[in-house]
Amino acid sequence: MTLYDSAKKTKREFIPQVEGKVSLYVCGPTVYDDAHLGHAKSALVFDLLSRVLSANGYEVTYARNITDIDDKIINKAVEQNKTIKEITDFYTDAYHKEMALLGVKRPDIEPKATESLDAMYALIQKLLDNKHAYKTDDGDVYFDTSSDSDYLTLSKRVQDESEKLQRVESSSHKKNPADFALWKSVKDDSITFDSPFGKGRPGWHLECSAMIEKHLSKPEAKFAVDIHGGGADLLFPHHENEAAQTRCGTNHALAAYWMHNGFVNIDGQKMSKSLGNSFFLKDALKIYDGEVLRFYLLSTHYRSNFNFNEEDLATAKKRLDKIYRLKKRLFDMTHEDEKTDFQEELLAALNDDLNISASLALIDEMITRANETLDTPGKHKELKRETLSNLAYIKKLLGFGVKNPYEHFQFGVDEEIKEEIKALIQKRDEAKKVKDFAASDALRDEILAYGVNLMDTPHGSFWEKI
RNA sequence: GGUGCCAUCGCCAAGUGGUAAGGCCGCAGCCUGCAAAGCUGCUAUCCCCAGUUCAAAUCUGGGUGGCACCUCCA
Repeated sequence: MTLYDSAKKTKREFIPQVEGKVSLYVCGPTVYDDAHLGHAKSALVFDLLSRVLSANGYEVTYARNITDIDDKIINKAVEQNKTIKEITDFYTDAYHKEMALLGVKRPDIEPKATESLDAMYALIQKLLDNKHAYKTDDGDVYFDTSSDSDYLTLSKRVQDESEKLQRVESSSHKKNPADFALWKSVKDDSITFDSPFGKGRPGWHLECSAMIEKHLSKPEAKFAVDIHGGGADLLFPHHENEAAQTRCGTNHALAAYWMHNGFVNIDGQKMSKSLGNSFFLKDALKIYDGEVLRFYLLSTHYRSNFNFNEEDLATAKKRLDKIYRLKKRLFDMTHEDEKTDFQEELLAALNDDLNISASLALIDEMITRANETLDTPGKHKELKRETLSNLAYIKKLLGFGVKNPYEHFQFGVDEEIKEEIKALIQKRDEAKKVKDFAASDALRDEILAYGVNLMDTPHGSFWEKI
């Protein structure tokens, strides 16, 4: 397969360090608030990547961290008079529940910063020993960017002189304005951690490097992980700094391939905390089925910026509906998984840097071909078998079509309403039996008023939520 | 200001040298008591200009217009 490597800014053949095995590390959430659509996008993109890697026969070790040490967490804990664990457990739990609704599989490893402090201390010490880090008078430990000749090679940034000057004034303890904190000393009574460097908190960038060393890397490997992923905004400074720490504090570079997913905008506007237009996942999930959101957020290439709006979401649902309608036509049939050309083509499309558009086009064409044949008289045993295999493959590889089709089409409808619709359909069936079409059509209008579609089939009348 | 990305049908969106995938919407038809669903058919020469080439949406140069990062952020 080929992947776009954002460090080399080109698409290239993916070759893991150890044949048949892939290590994947993705920057996960800082659990101080509810997850928004951007978190969902990132989790979905790398969920898809891990599925595609597995489908190619790789044994994947997927790690996504939980950042549970952070100033924002600490501030919130102080504000609400809670422990940081109370705060982080709450949002971690919410994150897991919401991701599950999106069909995002749990990574193999989910390291937490609080459980990786030893690895962080070890890395800081190594960097101090190597003279890649230094202590300041007030007890902070900084990474010395001037000691790393490869610094900024990942993000391809050029240090700006005027920028340098501005920042020198604001942080006089640093040798170089680009230097970043590995350990921040804290003198007051707020929440701190005891380290060999005194009381304080680890720097933001440190945990990823430390966790990767602890959980994924082999000392003799050239790269700590095969693939490192995260949101596009993390390229600088977060990933640049991570890469520097690992390069200077260990015997290897951080990642062989870097992957960054594009941003989610809302109605053309950047979504951000400061603009106050964050679309929280929990709110979206109240209105939309998690699988519809999954389909929608994955329907555009992972590197593009994504413009979230309800109109496109509705279009995405219609496209997902097509999978479910075909599923419905084959409902209750069993099958043995078998390989088909379609499956091969689908995987080939995804192997091209996760070309989701080509994949969805293949799926739509497969659906149309199947419907076309099913519309003609005959039993079509072979086609049905193949189609069921194809649908199962789509479910496994992309996570689309995971539910019972009747559930899918009745998302968000109360049991009470369902009963009312059922009663109206029964009345209408009776009217139809005696060919009282005026009454039948009037009843249909009543049913449609519930915001559903009604469809008459040889097996009875069915409804779908629009 | 620095760095980088993008510009394809009404909308969403693939395609990186050989003559424009797919979805939504729309129109016509088949099917249907009528619908819905499904199926069939129809709908773009790729922001502008110049260049390279037998051949360019796809390469080069110049415009124009969007956007992102450079500060915590997926």
